[in-house]
Parts: sequence; structure tokens; C-alpha cells
Amino acid sequence: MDNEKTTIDDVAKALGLSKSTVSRSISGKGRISSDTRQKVLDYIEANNYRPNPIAKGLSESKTYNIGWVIPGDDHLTSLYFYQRCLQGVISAAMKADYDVLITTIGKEDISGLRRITENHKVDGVILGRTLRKDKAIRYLKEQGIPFVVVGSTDEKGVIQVDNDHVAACKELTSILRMKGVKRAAYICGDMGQVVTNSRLQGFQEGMADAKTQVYLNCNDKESVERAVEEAVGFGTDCIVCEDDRICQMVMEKLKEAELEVPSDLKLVSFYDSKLLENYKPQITALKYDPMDLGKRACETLMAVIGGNQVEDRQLLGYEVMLKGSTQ
Amino acid sequence: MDNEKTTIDDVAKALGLSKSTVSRSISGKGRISSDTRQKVLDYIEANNYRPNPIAKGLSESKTYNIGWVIPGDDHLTSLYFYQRCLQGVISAAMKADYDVLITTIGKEDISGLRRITENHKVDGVILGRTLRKDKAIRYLKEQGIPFVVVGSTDEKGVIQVDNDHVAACKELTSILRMKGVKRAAYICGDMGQVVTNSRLQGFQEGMADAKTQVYLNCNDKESVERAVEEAVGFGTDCIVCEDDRICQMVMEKLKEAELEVPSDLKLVSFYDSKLLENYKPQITALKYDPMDLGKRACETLMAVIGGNQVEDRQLLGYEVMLKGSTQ
DNA sequence: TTGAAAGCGCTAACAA
DNA sequence: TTGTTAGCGCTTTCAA
Repeated sequence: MDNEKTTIDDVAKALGLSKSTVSRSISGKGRISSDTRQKVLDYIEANNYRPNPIAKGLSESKTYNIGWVIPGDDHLTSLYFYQRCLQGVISAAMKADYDVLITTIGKEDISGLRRITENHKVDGVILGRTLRKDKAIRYLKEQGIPFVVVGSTDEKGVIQVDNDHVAACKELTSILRMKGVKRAAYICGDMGQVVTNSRLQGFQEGMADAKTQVYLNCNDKESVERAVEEAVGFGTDCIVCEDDRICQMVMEKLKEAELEVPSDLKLVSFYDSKLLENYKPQITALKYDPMDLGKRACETLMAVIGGNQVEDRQLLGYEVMLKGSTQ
Repeated sequence: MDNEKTTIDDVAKALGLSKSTVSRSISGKGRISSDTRQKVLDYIEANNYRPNPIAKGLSESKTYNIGWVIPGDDHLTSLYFYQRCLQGVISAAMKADYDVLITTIGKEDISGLRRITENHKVDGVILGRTLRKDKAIRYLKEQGIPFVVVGSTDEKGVIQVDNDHVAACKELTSILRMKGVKRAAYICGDMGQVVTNSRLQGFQEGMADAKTQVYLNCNDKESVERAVEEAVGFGTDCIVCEDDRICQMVMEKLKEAELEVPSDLKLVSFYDSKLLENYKPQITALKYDPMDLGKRACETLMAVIGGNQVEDRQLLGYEVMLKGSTQ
């Protein structure tokens, strides 16, 4: 049973040293004889002493916390993304001796974010997604709080870490073209999210020389079904979905219409969230590494907090997973 | 632009009072003339002063943080649960002026949990799920850290908040019996999780007087498919799945075998996670309110931290959603 | 009813 | 190289 609360004072007394010497030994800052330093290090190791980061923080005007801010109202598809991302964030944070405070916000309601910043509970913030005219981004900029966004934004001077959605979607779309797709339909969700716009752009660039139908803001089942009906009516030979969630709805609708994938038409998802991992046929989709994204975002935030120069925008890679649905 | 850092000293000076008077006015502790108190309250309201909870915490030996601990490796099905739960936790925490530190652990690796507790970063912990012989539970008990689990456990003296899985599963199973099910197959996942055991128990109690096949630890697609094959071979008239994820795999397998639900056999899920919300037919399932669960867990933890007496075990309700798959 | 002072556990000048 | 001291922003005795 390790004692609940040994303090730096206890250590100092036990070793016949002063607090500052112990402090220096631990931090490695300032001049110290390696002798005493080792003695201190050995002692705290043996006695399992852990400096209290709260006190440390108070004295340094730091919290050793970062805020991880995600939407409180998102779809199942996104949850997987945030979860993996969080793993990356946590792993990077731990390395820098930071912990992660989590809070949720809505499109309009950013009170959870205000709370942790106004209460001085975090040294910086990572935003898990970006919106157009993002209230959270504007707030953070205005307050001068260090932050990094996972995603992209038009706001000036915002540090961004994102997958290269435009390039990814363009590449997959081009592959479809090469596979002979002549008339593709694109179904996507909320255009208020930046990522939706990027994906659309990639699709359009890849299909620049072909006929397309585009269905925006298909946020519920009804609109997706209507889109599918219309697209099929127009004789589409490929439906491209913004993500797995939409893709799932499309598949159900196609089943109902007794249309087979890929024989009657091809089917593609621009975001693989594992939602469809048990489906047959397997869906051709774009795959990213959200954990890496979170890790990068956090490392970048750490650099910003540390006052270091960082790139404004980092774009991470992707993978095109060609599966049965486009055979 | 509100000033970055007004302190209690600034307020005191501005008002010609002492720090302690300001402190008392804010906390309401100790004797204070309601006159001065109001003056202080008005001033901090107008100047948007927020006491620094870190400093407050240091002086009170509190952190005003709780730890929310979830598995880092869970299925999509569970993510929805944790996400909703978290919403409840956050809302209750905010009410008590607490923030939520998040960390993930594995079955064996609880280093993330150790970190936040050893570093004195939290006043208490909520465990998002329970395992049999749970390492995290044992660690927290041993360390005497206030904690509450979402789920059930055999460990003595652990504060638990859970859905009444046994009763819920038993009720749904009994309904199946009444609907004429004679030979049900039950497919479930990892028996290392406590909830898996509770559900099985409910199933068995509900089917006490009937023939059943039970398939445990079906953690991957192969084992689920094998279970379905065997169950069908035995002439099952109803497959009961532990959760949506297993149910999804079962449905794909049934489709392959050209068996129709519900005409050839009935299909049931003991846990609705929205994974199947777009499926046809809709699946009969048990529905809970994870957000309420999280809220209760957090409120209970707050009580424990506050030194109040709490119930050892709270069991929350459920809802049986009868849908097309058992018609 | 209010204020002065000590203390929460640590860091960082400044001295020695 | 080490120790002394003053703070970080707050709460809480103890006096006044």
C-alpha cells in the first residue's frame, strides 16, 4: 500500500535536501550534481512518489489538460471515427504528460466548450470536426486559445489536420470512370459539415467529363430513398454514397427495388466505418486512419502550446479499398 | 474581450475588500453581510470573473474532475452505448461543477486508469463496463478511490448502476414463448463481460421449460455463422442474439441460406444500438436509456465523493420493442 | 462581519 | 551545486 500523499517536501526531508533540489532533480532543469540527482530519482522510484501535476500546473500557469471536443449528436458512423481519433489523441497526450478532458457541443450550443476554457481547465483544445461558419472555431480564435481542428476550414490562421478527402474521393471516382461508369449518382448528407463539401468536390473533379446526379443534404431515410428512386429512374450505373450510413440506407432501398449490386449497378462509399463490415457484397470504400489523425492533431497541439512553429495544414493519406460492389 | 485572468485578488482590490471576504461571498460559507455579498456577486457577474477551479482544488485537495473509463477496443455496437452514457455523465458532472477526464483501458492493461489516479487528476472514477475478475475494479478498491461502475459485478462493496438485463431478457424471452417459440437458439459474445452473463441468465430463465441451444463466446463472424448453421440444422424457430452486432452477422448468414425472417424463423436482439435501424424487417429488441444510466452513475459518484450514503446497486428500466422480426 | 496569514504542492528567481 | 523565498489563486483558521 503506497502512501496516499507523499509530497515533494516529504521527499526533501527524507533526503535531507531542499524542495528546490528535489524539484530540479526531477525536472532536470538547472544545474544539479548527477550524484544528488540520482539519489533523488532512486528515492522517488522506490517510494513511488508522483509529483502532483495540479500543483505543478498552478505554479506554472498550466493545467496539463487538453480538451477533446466532439459533437453530442452525431451518427453511429461518426462514433467510430471519434473513438479511433480519441485513441490517437490520448496516446499522444500521455506521451507529453497531458490528460484529456472531454466535452460535447452542438452546432449552436458551445457551452460545454466555454465551460472548460473559461474555467481554465485546459491548455488547448482539439475540435473533432469542422462546420462551415463554425461557432466553436470562431470562439476559440477570438479568445486566443491554442487549438487544432481535425478537419478543414476556411477560417484564416486555423491549424488543421485532415485526411485528404478531395484527393481521395477524386481518385476513387476516377477509378470508377475507368471501370466504365457513365452516369453516377452522388448522395451526401449535411452540407453544413466541411467534410461533406470536400467529398463532393472530389467527386465532381473525378467525374468532370461525365454525367452525374447529385443529391445534397440527404439526412434522413426518406430523402435517401427518394434520391435512389430518382437516380435509378435516370438510369444510373453507380451510386456513390458519402459514407456508410447513407450506403446502408441505399442498400436497403435497392434490395426493396430488387436491384442487385454490382450486376445492376455499382455501389461505393466514401467513408468506411465498419458499419457494413458484415455485408455482402463488400462495399468499395475509402479508408483512413483516424487514430493517426488524432495523434497528429494532438502532437500538433502540444507543439502549439509549447510555443513552437507548426504547419498550418497537414493532410494525411488514404486507401482505396476495391471490393465486390464495384466488380 | 473579457480579460484573460482576473483573480480573486483583483476583485478584492477593486471592491476594497479582502480576498477572504470575496471568497466567502462566492461560496456562501461563513458569515457575510448580505450587502457586501451582493456587491461582490454583482461585480463578478458584471466583470465575468470565474474563480480558478484548479487553485480552488489545490487548496481543498480536490480536482473537480472525474475519470470516465472505457475500453479502448470495443465494437461499434458498444460505441453508441458509451457515447450516450457519456452525455449523461457530462450533464450530471457539469451540474456539480465537475469536468470529465477520459481514458481508455484494456482487459489487462489499466495503465491509463493508473495514470489519472496516481497523478491525482481525478476525485473519482466511473467505469463504463464491467468484466468478470475486473482488474480495474480491483485496483480501484485496493486504492480506496471513490468509484462507481456502469454494469454489474460480484465484487463486494462496489457501487453499481446497471440496466436490469436479467429481467429484461427474461421478459422478452417469455414473450417469445407466448408467441409459440419452441426451440430457440441463443448466440452471445464474450463471457468475460458481466453483461453477457446476465443476458444469458435472463434467456435461460425465460426458456426454462423449453428446448434451447446456446452458443457462447461467438466473437467473430466464423463462430456466429457456425452457430447459425448448427441451430438451423437443429430446426430452431427463433434465433436470439446478444446484441445488434451479432444480429447483423446472423442476418447476413440467413440471407445466404435463403431463410426469411420472420416467416422461416424469428429473430431477436437483446440490445438495440441503432446499428440495424435501417434494416427490414425491423428487429425486435430490448431498448435501454444509456444516457440516464450515465447520469445516474455520475450523480451517484458525486454523492460518494461528497461523503454521502448511496445505494449499493441501482437497477434501471428497459423497454421491449416488438417489431416485424417476430411477427 | 471582515481581514490577515498560513497553507494546498509545486516552480523559479535570487542568494549563498 | 544547493537553499531560501516568494509566488501560482484559492480556502480556511484565527484574530480583530
